[in-house]
Amino acid sequence: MQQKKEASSSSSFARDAFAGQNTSDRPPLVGKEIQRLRQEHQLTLDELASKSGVSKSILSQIERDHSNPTLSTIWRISQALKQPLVDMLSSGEEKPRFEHFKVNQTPVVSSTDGKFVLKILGTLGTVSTLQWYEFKAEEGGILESESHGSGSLENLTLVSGKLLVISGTESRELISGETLRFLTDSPHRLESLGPEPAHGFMVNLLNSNESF
Amino acid sequence: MQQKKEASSSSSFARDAFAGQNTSDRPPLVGKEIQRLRQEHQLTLDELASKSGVSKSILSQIERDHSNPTLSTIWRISQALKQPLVDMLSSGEEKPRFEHFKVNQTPVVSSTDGKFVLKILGTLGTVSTLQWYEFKAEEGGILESESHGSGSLENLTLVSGKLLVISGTESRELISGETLRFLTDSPHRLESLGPEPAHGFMVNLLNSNESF
DNA sequence: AATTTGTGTTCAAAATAATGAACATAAGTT
DNA sequence: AACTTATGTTCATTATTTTGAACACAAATT
Repeated sequence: MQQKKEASSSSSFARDAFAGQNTSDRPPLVGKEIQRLRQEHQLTLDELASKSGVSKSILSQIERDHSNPTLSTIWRISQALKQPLVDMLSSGEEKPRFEHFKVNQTPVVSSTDGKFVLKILGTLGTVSTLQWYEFKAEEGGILESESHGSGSLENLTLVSGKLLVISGTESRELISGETLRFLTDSPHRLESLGPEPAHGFMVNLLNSNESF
Repeated sequence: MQQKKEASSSSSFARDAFAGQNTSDRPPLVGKEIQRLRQEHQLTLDELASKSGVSKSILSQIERDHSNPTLSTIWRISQALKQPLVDMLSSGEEKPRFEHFKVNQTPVVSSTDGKFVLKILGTLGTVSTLQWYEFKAEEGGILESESHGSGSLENLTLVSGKLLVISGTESRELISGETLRFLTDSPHRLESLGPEPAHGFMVNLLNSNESF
């Protein structure tokens, strides 16, 4: 009788209220992403239901954003799909785009004592979700940075010299030819240990999820 | 009467079942993190309740992990605390802080004649939308590449040497210290002009549009 | 064409998350 | 000490998610 009158009995969630796109004033709509992942894994609702322990009926509703899932429900689904929970939630967000083709004239930043020099080679996106640099630091040169926001990653490759990296409470020593990738969601610090100047390359991935 | 018998009437969530730490077989426990953030913002439960629109009673239970919050509830809390939703969820999870690639662990690709050597320093994402390299090429070394797909960009920075870049019908000559950004939606070619070896970095942004 | 099988949707009932008011406790005032 | 504030917890009720079974629909099989 009521084939088209979806969600007739229960939940009035999302139906009209959440009709629009998820900009940043509504909870993320995970439905489409979950459906995409399920289909990618070649699973039917029944199969995902038994894998995840979540009933197929609620799966159906969640995929169509007719339900407001519980944390544990989302988590069980993410486990079954072998997808980090966090990724499913941020999937609907705007990804970095390729818009700016301008060549910028390599601005240079250096520490107050001039011992640590950063050449900004490139940035991507209006919010600068990606930046890369070349750096040169003579012995004792130090670069101190605040947190770049949670989820941010710094990737260092040392071409020559020796570099001490401290992030949070941990630290590592990098030698020529090595690459280090670390989280920069807390203040961190680079120090050239010398004796020869440290020279390398740095790629920073900033967290692009602003609204979540 | 029942001061100590918490959650007497409702929810039997988490109490015994979820007693342990969140390793990776349980949904993330967001309670402590939410509490930490609330206190960091100097807010009382009442204040956070009115800011977020979530009742203070459920806030109290969530902070103690006595409730299994709804996606929209977590989201409203995250908004009020100006904290990306994803961060609140991943806070309890142990993330590897450092990834340290030793010299011999860095993958290397070289041209058939061995004159052009590419060290793959990093990639981002399962689809590899971003890759960066260090390259060294002695005089005459050539790197030929097919199109990386429309919208893809290559960013070259030359540390030393001289490099000829040909993309489509155009070409440029790069000298030490210069940076070049160009489209790689057609076959392209790098050639070290010598006499000293070309040394530099390359950042590739691949277009992730899957629509074909 | 009728049957079976596979897949997703909807229904009524059960489970539980969310709410607002009442309560407990501690700290500060008079 | 008694009174007031401030803060967090618990209670009873309401609202909503979740479940399992029944249902609709389409595709494949007999």
